[in-house]
Amino acid sequence: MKKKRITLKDIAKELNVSISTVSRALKDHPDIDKTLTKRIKTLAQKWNYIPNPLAMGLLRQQTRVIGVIVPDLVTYFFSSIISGIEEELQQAGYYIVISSSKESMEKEIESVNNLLNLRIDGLIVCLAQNSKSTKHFEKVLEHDVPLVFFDRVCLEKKVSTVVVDNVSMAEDITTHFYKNGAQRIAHITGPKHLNIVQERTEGYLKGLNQVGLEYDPKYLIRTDLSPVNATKATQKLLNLPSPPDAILGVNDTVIFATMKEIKSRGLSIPEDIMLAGFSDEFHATVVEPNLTSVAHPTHEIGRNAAKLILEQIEEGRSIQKKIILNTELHIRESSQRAVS
Amino acid sequence: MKKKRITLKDIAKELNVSISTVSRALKDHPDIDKTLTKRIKTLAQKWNYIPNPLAMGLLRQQTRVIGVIVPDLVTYFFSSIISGIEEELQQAGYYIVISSSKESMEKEIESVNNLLNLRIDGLIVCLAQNSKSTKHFEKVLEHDVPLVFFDRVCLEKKVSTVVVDNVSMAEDITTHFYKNGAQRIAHITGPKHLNIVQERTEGYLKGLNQVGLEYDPKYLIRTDLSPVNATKATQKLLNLPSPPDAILGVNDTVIFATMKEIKSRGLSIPEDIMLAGFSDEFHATVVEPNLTSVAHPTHEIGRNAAKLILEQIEEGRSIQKKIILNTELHIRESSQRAVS
DNA sequence: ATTTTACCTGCAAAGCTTTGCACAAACCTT
DNA sequence: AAGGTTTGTGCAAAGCTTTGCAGGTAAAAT
Repeated sequence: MKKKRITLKDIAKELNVSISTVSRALKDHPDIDKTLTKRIKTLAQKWNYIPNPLAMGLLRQQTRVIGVIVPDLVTYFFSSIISGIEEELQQAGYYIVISSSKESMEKEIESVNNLLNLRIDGLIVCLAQNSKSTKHFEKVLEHDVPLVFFDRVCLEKKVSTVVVDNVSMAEDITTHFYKNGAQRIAHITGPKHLNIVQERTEGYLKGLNQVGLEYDPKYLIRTDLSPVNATKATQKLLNLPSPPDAILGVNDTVIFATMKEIKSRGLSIPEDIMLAGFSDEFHATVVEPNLTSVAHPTHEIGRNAAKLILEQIEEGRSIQKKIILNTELHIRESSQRAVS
Repeated sequence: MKKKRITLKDIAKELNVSISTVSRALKDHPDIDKTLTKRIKTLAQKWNYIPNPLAMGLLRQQTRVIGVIVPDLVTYFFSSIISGIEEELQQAGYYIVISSSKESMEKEIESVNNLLNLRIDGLIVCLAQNSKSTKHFEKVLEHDVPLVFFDRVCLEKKVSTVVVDNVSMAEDITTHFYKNGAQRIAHITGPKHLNIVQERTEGYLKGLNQVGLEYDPKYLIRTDLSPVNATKATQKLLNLPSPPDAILGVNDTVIFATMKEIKSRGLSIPEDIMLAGFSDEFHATVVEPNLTSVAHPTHEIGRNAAKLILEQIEEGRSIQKKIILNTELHIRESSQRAVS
């Protein structure tokens, strides 16, 4: 009953020719008799012959599998990027194996090793929140496995990356807040070692500077990227003698927690406090008020990361490129106040 | 510079023994001299030897790769299930290759073929919305590849499935609506051939019957699962001479579209119309009012599907099991009305 | 001293494909 | 008719691992 996968050998035996002849015929090798070629091809078609990818992989030392490691699978930002990666790679005949680091460096290291052992042809990664070491990625490089980072990156000198211009976007939001009447603009930020965190903080400071507001350390709160700690950070801000009248979150997840906390205190958005976040999670347009956010071109991030990997595989050498994608500031209710 | 992956051959050459000796030593074969075994193991450790999975796969005729096909990657429901699958399979030393059917049967067929060609060891699937044919899955069965469906299923006689009790949940919601004062309960449903759609509709009818409301075909609108058509369906309902005072959506995606449409008409929820959905998307608690919804144990669905696959692989024969997981009805603002 | 046993180790095949090289037959040239 | 081409086909190795079987040596038994 079980349908055996048919091999060159099967075809060869049936037609009383050698395996090599079959192999050549199937790729239209000129040496093989045209009539024989046709017969072989017909049978191969009929029996639905597909070369065994394991054998091919062994021969060519490649698997046509690309590894993808993301901090988590369930937020829209990442799943949508994965969707973009998948689209591009599937078209090129590659498969993707996904692994979630759950924001933990340990799991990330484990995933890298697993995937390396699987002999992936390339690796696309968004760093886990607490990934401070880069050793595991240097190992990837040593093995000459093409590597691409997106969003949260490291080893920028050696590795290709796909990012967005966090600095200018954070700056834009900050000035936007000011134009809408904010005077005490706060920023809930994340772990210092992440590039996206640094850049957004830098943009925030630039923005303050541009509109002539003085930077007040009280209004810059560092936390991790979890909702729980975002809530705590918000409480700290709201408990200040003069609480902020605008808060920029390091991402939307943080801002959703902030929003809940603000609402629970009976304060109103944007009247009392304006809000804006990063990454434009799907529910930015679902919450009330709708959230102002920087929309990342998630699908494009994924596709570009995939393209970079493909390029490196084809070129055979490791090219170092940095692709900066445009984001859009989606201004919605949470940050628009009628300025008197 | 490039670090070659080291093989048994390398170790054998270095130690001047044969490949087979190395292979045996590494699995503590009693035939091999203990001292030699130790030396071999030490070197293997030092050189970080990992068996080539391609060679192993070729030998054992298995890849340790499980395919997963979902209608889309970006909704919380699916990404969260994938997360559960990943957790369980990774632990068992399997890799997952994910493919999105984008709700299209054509893409689904393509994915099945691709994965089959990759020689996956098992396949986990949630049917695409318009998957009416089951031929491609029968092909999977013919090849003796373990197969598991979750949520949207078919071929139930032959294939293991992981589902939830849609009938009773739809019934519960319907009676819940009634208890909260609803008299004209509508249901926006989906494509007829999907089991989840049939079951939820059945539950809806049962519910009506139970509370003594008569079924009115005007209040049962069939559409696909897209937000666009959900909006249209809602419009139809609201334009009725006597519009419904409660709407049960076939899932949350549909209900979000419904909610927007209702709000845009200045009607209020739950006062004018009560709402409830299925699957408890993450933003059910983010929208205002919070949405009443049937919470699927997504993570558990994923883990159970993975376990079923693992079981079939280990048993070597195809077992047919049906796992029904418990759901919880999360009653929130959108369906609670003070009954006078 | 010779046979038996025990103890190690290696050969080779299988799993599947590609490809350089050799070989054979048929054709053409002179 | 003999040597040279052309044309078509197969052998075998490589890529890496596992494992049945054979073979070798040294120690034990007779």
